[in-house]
This record gives sequence, C-alpha cells and structure tokens, in this order.
Amino acid sequence: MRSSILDAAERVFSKEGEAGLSIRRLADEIDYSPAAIYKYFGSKDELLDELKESFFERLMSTIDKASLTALPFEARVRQCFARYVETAIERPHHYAAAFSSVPDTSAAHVADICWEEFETSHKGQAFMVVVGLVREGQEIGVFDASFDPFIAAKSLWASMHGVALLLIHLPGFPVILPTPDHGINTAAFIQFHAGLLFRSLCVAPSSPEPSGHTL
Amino acid sequence: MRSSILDAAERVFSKEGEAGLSIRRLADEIDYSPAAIYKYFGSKDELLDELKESFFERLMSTIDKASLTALPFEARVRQCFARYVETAIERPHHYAAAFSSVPDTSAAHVADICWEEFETSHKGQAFMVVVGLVREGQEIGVFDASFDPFIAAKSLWASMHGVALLLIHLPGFPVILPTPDHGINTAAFIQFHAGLLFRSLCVAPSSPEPSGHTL
DNA sequence: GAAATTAGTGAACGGTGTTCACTAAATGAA
DNA sequence: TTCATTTAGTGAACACCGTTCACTAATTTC
Repeated sequence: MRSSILDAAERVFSKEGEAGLSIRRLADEIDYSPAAIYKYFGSKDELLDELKESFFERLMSTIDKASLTALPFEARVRQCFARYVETAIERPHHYAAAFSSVPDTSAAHVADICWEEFETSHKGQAFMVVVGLVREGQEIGVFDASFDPFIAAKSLWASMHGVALLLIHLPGFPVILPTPDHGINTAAFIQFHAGLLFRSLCVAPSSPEPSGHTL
Repeated sequence: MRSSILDAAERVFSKEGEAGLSIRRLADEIDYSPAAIYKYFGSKDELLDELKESFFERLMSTIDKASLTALPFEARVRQCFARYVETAIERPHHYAAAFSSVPDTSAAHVADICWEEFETSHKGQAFMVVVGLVREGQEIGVFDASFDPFIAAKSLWASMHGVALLLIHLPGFPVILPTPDHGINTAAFIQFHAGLLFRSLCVAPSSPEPSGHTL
C-alpha cells in the first residue's frame, strides 16, 4: 500500500539520496512490480515531492516550536537558527533536494503567483516565523527599527540556508584547518553564525546608516 | 577535438543544466558517436568537473580582482560580495552543480585531508580573499578584532552562498511579495545583504560581547 | 612500403522512468 | 449465487541513459 512505499522510499532516500532511489529498487524492496508504484504515485517526482514535503513540515514545526519557548529574546532567536540548521543537516538529502531545481528565468510572470504558493507552503510558514522574530526584536528595541522585517528576514533566511548547505555539501566544513587553531565544531560554528546574524540587526549607535549607503 | 566537446557541453549545460546534458546528445551536437567522447574524457563526471572548474576559476578571479580595486574598504567588501553572487547566478547551473554531492559523514578522517585539497582549489583561494578582507578590516579598526578571521570568513562565505543559492533555486526570490511594498530587486537585495554582513563584523561599542554568549 | 599507433564507430550491456495491454482478485448489484 | 464491473498488480516493452569493447580506417613512425 501507499504508506509502505513511502516508508521504503524514506528509508532509501535518507541514506543514499536521489541517486540510490530508483523505482525498480523501491519495487524490489517492497516486493511488488515497478509498475505497481504508478498506481499510487503519478511519477517518481511526485513521490519525491511527498518526502520533501513531510520533511519540511517537520522542519517548519521545529522552528515554530523553538520560536514559542519562554526563553529570553536573543536565546530564542539563536534557538530558532540552530534548530533550523540542525534539522536541515539531519536529513541532508531531503534539505538539499528541496532546493535543487533551477527554474528558467525566462518566465517573467513567475513572481506574481509566487507569493500565494509560497505563503501556504511550509517554507513560507517558516519564513513568517523569522519575520515575526525580526518584528519582535524591533518592538523591544533590540533590533534597529529601520529594517524592513520582510527583507531582513530574507537575509537571515539566506544566511541560515547557506550555512546548512555548506555543512551538507562541503565535507569537513566548518572543520577546515589552516592551522589546528582555526578548527571549530559544527554546533559552535552554528552558534557563532547565529551570533553574527543577531548582531547584524542590533541597534548600533556607532554606525548611523544601518542598511548601507547604497540602499 | 577536445575543446569542441567542451564548447558544446558548456553551451548545453549553461542553458539546461545537468538534466539536458547527455553524452548522446553531446555526440549528436558535434556530429560524432557517443563513444568518441570517451577518447577525450574518462567519464561524464570528468567532463562536468572541467566545466565547473573553469567556472570557478572565473568566479575566483572575479572576486580576486574586486578585492584589489582602489575603492575604500567598505565599498570594496561590498564589491566582492556583489561580484561573487552576481557571477554565481549568472551561471546558475554551474554554481549549483558544484555544491550538489552529499558526502557521507561516516568517514571521520575526511577532515584531515580536506584543507590541502581546499587550499589549492579555486574555492579555497576565493575563501582566502575573504579572510584577507576580514583581517584588513580588523587592522584598520573597522571590524571587531576579537573575531577569528577564518571563522568569520566562513560565516561570510556561508551567507553569500545562501543568497546565491536562494536566488538560483527560488523562482522570484527576493521579489516575493506579501504586499507590493516588500518587493525588492535582486541587485538591491544583494547590497542590503552585503550591508548586513558588513555590519555584523563592525566594532559596536553598544554590544560588548561580539561573538555571542555561547562562544 | 610495412608496422604500429591512433581516431572513431556500431553494437551491445545493464541501468533508468514510464506506459500499456493484460490477468486475477475483489467488489457491487440482481 | 451469479454475473458485471471495478480495482490491484503484472510482464513486456519503449525510449532514454552512461559506458565498454571489438572492430575498422586513417594516420603516423620507422
């Protein structure tokens, strides 16, 4: 049945990624013929989408939960960042595969319909959590109020995204050692990065133009 | 001959990525048999690696050049960031494909040999440019001197990487509009992001603990 | 001019996602 | 119960993929 296919797919995909996941192998694994799978899923991509979707549901609920703890503000922000990245690298193939298609930029109308799709997706919900955190920081006077919370959240998201993907794709990152002193373990690096991001939004009397001179 | 294969591959790969690039199609394109290609390249991966390598050579030389201009420090840093991201999204398939493998974390010894490989690669050289910029900022008193330049550079790199990949993979990013007011064009967003990153490293008298309380 | 190297080929192997005519079982109606 | 209909599942095939290998034909070397 349907869920046994998904279970097998989840198992194989978690360990070996898209490369190891073939319809035929999946069929072998559950003792059915390859064609049987197409009674429950329209295509391999559809099946894969379901895996990614349920992963992002977990990811989203994880950072949502982290944003609702009773911790003080900065610790809560750090918690969200750390949980996001940790959850991402926990299932590297899922996270990476979710950002693998390269849409052609020829379609100019794409941007119009994008927000509706995005807002209702789990990615979008997670993004809104970040927007909420930025707003909260601004309201309590910790973050500079001149930032647009949406744009700032996009920046934060991009930065977390980058850390997650570098950790996933670069073997040994961040433990790349020019000298032994510069090594740093993953958890500590994530915290360092979160600290930098937090700092980038803080009110800073010394630098009067928060968003830079070209914006 | 060899370069005509590479030319055709570059042409196809730039437009359609790995999905559109098959040995058979390549052979068609240059009017040879598929087997002929194997006289010049050991495998499809080897061919692809050459495409990526020459792209990263361009990327590296681009940001190296940007780091050597006579601009004032902040403008130079911004220039480097912007060039990096712009070059990356100019050839989205190249950039994305270079970070596509998911190495298994089971091999614990990986980290040891990693730096040597990395240092001599173009990625590594580009990274060292960033390290140099951080050091310069610290020497002229603009950046907080308590940051480890290597770790800070890793953070910066991750953040740029994240922006590049989000721009590549997310159709319409950063022009995702909750309301029309929150739209922002790509170039402006890159500058905003660069401004945030720059700011995150600046000396800030108001916040006494630059790297965060957990590090 | 003969021998040896090289460029290039056609056919095949084992793999992939997917389709489709087909059987066999389960279900519903009379 | 019996017949009709839907459904679950199959096996064989299609068109593709990367890759290999025995082979030819041209070129180079002596």
